[in-house]
Amino acid sequence: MSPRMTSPTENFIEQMGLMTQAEGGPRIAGQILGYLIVEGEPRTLAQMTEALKISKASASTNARLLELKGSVRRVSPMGQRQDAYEALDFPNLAVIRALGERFRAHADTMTEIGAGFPESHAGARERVTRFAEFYRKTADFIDDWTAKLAEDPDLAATDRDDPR
Amino acid sequence: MSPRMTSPTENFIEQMGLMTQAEGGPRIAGQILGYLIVEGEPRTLAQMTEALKISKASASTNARLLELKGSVRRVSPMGQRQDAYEALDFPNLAVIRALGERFRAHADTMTEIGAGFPESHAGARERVTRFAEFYRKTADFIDDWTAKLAEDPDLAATDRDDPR
DNA sequence: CAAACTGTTCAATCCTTATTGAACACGCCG
DNA sequence: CGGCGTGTTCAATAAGGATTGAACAGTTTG
Repeated sequence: MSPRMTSPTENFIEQMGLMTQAEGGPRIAGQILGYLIVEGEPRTLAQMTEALKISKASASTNARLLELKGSVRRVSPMGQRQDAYEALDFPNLAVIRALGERFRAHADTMTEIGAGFPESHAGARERVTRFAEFYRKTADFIDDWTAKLAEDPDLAATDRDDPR
Repeated sequence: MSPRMTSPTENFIEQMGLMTQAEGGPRIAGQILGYLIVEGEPRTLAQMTEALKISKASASTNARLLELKGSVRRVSPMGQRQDAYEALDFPNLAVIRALGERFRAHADTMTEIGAGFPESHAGARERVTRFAEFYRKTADFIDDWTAKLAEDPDLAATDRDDPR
């Protein structure tokens, strides 16, 4: 029975894939991000396909997706023909930012719909509006958080003297 | 060309479904929640199947899912044979709470994996750990927010004199 | 007790999205 | 120019979940 020993690296990459999937994204995107985090230096698409056993198409598509979401950046040193990608310092910051934006969008549409309820449905309008405001406030809150992180990245790092 | 006039109610319910789907949940769960928010009072499974044109199975399953997630509560007044559900005051509070819990779970697994990296991969370990800590801090932040909301629900309501 | 009613479970179906293989486009090199 | 290396696009396939219909279990009613 094949020992199926999984190294920390393999384990991390696998979990990154599952986690990303749990959050509604493509599994492979998470795996690529995990791979880049472990490696710590730029890696080419070819290296990804090799390391993760995925198709060229997936590597290309998902790497660009990560770049779009802001978790990863494309680098291309002179004299290097292949595209390479590397993980940003705080790849998950982008995820949180996107979350806030999504919530704000939800708040906007809900607010608009709420305003459409006629006086005869004042109760429903009230409840819908309240619902929308909740999302807006949460979006504001998340924005504060990401802004704080952006200006003081150490907040997100492990700190020895927890200043709680 | 059928006028396809959509009332605010229909529109709201539809958008709730799409929004929920966008967040990775079942569309019907969102629709049910939307329906209950608009109605403002308990509604039975039969009423849901009728109003939303969904199967009995979906109504049952998704209503219980919402209950489990804490967006909705089951009520059964005496002399009432059917189960009924009603939306809680701040249904989306549960969503945010769940988000925080999920992030904390992510943080835990990542931290554990990070600890498994040997000294020879100190760099990778550092990066993985940092990644985990980011999620943990974010989870803490979200917990603070939900706690604040729980003790002072008006925060989530529309306020006329924005105390920003 | 039998019939009617209600909620749950579960296997089958449907739908959406992720993933892939193959064709394509572009640039470089000989 | 003609071939090679590389990244992207796109139609087709695969995979994963949501949704449903039908069977089931439990309760109430007459």
